[in-house]
Amino acid sequence: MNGAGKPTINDVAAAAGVSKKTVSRVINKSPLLSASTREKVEGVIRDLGFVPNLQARALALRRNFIIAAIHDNPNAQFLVNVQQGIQQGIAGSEFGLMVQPFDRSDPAFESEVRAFLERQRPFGVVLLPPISSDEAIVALCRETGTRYVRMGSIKMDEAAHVVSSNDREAVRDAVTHLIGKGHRRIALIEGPEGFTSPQERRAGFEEAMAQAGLAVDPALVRPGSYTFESGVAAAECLLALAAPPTAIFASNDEMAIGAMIACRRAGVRIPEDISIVGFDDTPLSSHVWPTLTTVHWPIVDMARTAAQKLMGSEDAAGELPWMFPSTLVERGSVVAPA
Amino acid sequence: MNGAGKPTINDVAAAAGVSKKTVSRVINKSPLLSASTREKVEGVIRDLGFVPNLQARALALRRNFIIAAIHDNPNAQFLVNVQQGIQQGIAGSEFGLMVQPFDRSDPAFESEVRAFLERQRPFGVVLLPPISSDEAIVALCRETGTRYVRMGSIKMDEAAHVVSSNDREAVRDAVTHLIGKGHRRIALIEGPEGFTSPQERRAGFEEAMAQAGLAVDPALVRPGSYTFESGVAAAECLLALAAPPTAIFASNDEMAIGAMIACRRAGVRIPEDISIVGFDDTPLSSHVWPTLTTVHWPIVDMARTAAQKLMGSEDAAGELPWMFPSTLVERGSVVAPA
DNA sequence: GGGTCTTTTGACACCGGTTACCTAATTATT
DNA sequence: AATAATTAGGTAACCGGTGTCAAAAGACCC
Repeated sequence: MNGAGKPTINDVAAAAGVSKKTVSRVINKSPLLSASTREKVEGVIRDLGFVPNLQARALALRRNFIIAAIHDNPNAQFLVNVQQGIQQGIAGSEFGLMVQPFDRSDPAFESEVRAFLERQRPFGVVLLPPISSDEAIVALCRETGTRYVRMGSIKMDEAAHVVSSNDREAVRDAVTHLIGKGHRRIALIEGPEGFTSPQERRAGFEEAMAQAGLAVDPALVRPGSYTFESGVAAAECLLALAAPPTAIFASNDEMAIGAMIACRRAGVRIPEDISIVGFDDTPLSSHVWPTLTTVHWPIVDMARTAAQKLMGSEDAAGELPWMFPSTLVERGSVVAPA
Repeated sequence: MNGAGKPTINDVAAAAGVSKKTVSRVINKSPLLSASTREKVEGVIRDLGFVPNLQARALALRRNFIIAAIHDNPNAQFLVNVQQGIQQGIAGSEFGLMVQPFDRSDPAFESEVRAFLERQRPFGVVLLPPISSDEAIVALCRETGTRYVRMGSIKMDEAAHVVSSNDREAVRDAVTHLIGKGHRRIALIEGPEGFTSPQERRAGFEEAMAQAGLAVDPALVRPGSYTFESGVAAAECLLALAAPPTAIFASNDEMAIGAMIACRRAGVRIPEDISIVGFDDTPLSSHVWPTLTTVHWPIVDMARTAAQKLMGSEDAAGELPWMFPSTLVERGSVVAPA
């Protein structure tokens, strides 16, 4: 023990009467060690309360033990779910989770990301949508030798680098569910333009309508931006139509709840007068009244797997699933039209 | 350049024709260097795109560049706000933010925290409530030599180790506001027992009532747990009373919104029949209808300052503010009683 | 009992920086 | 002009681990 401070590998080696390399072998569970030596060293490690210094290991191994989640300030619940999933994935390992937000609208966006990767040199990064579909950032990861996994709604890379959900099919199922209940005038509140997941959700909507032989009325497709306010605004437009819809599919829960509020303000009852379906299955969706029928988005599972893909070998990562099914959760906001 | 990989301090030294120590001095902005040497070395650093290896620095300096936020899975919005504040605080520095959740109900809680601190050895930790009031964890920080800042609602340590809000006064103001509007039968929905912030909020409620010479009717004080559901349940009880309250103060927004839902289900109009005040000023509070009058909780500012306290010297930390005022935000859920 | 093949272990350099200490050069002092 | 005081910069050891490679210790065989 070097006077004060934590014991180091040298202290352990001295106390156990072996070389530090041997202690290193014990730490790393090297197979070429006699059982007796291993036990002896393990005993000393326990007695001294030795914990290997990750910084030193990082330097020697030329890799650290940091998984970084890189995001563009998404919805709080989404971000927390991703963090929770990653934490589940790294639980029991030596890895730690670093979280780093960026502003994609900042002209320095790319150089900021580069600076982060070069400075912290995380072992791997989880790219949250919509950054996950930014090829420039992916190129940056490759260039800096950073392992990465992209979270998204379609497969946009090799399986080892992707975890995604089948939003399109899930939305198709959800809208088909509405059609099955007897709805014909079904509105869509879209997500922000230029991103993958809203596009997929829209495609699912259109596929369901087409499958049922229903035309998509352009008046019933309203833009949105995944925010509560945009849900309110979209629903207000829809309710003002001469022939308002009998059901609304909102591309996320937040907009769905915005739509619910707009309906309530307008005196339109849910679900009697209008059915509403959301997407995400945030806690909020079971907190509103009536509870929101929505599509469960398996973010936690996706994030957990993303972390596992980063920690394992490239081959192992390819073996892990990259597709996670989103499934409809029926609650109280959908009934047959009057 | 060692073949491949990033350039190291040795590469820079060789290219600039100086010793690595001189390069180190440039990196660390040491004052004892001639301007000409400095410029020469800086030029080489730029040309080579040299970025110092944080792992190596961490090892040599015996300290790393990680601020960890330690929490017990609080509300998503709160957690994200704290993260945002810390990110603001460390912006432009070499520090990174690591986020680590723990489960206080797990019997291994303390040893888990210890393992984290010993393994990652973060330079400093921000303790989120309610962990921030756990003296065992604080003791652990001291023992492991980890700098810490506690987020809370009262000063529970030296100024250098605390950022807090004056919940008590803010609640007193909020309830006095209700009284000023003419309310007399005011209900309180409490937060979970055994934590500091709910206690403070309750104290503020009682102080306001006492100042106005009003008695606190025990029937109008309902327990809660900061969750939406507990807000619903509490409000249901209150509305079922023979003499229901004309106003409700809920100890956080989530419960306030639960209470709003319960009122709506019961056919009680807000704010005509009952006024409601929350606490936190989450985005949600302006997303409901009517918008929620609530107390703004300056979490982002607190977290930013917490990070600054951790990064600076102990003395500098003591100079930074430790108290951040919570203030009432008047929105649409309060009017005079009928 | 000596030689050969394995298995176990250690010596030493190295990862990329920093600190402590020292030397050489420059400037100030007398 | 000689000496002291500053300043600029270099040398070598070290932070706490890991990789390489060779030596030491057993196991096995004749």
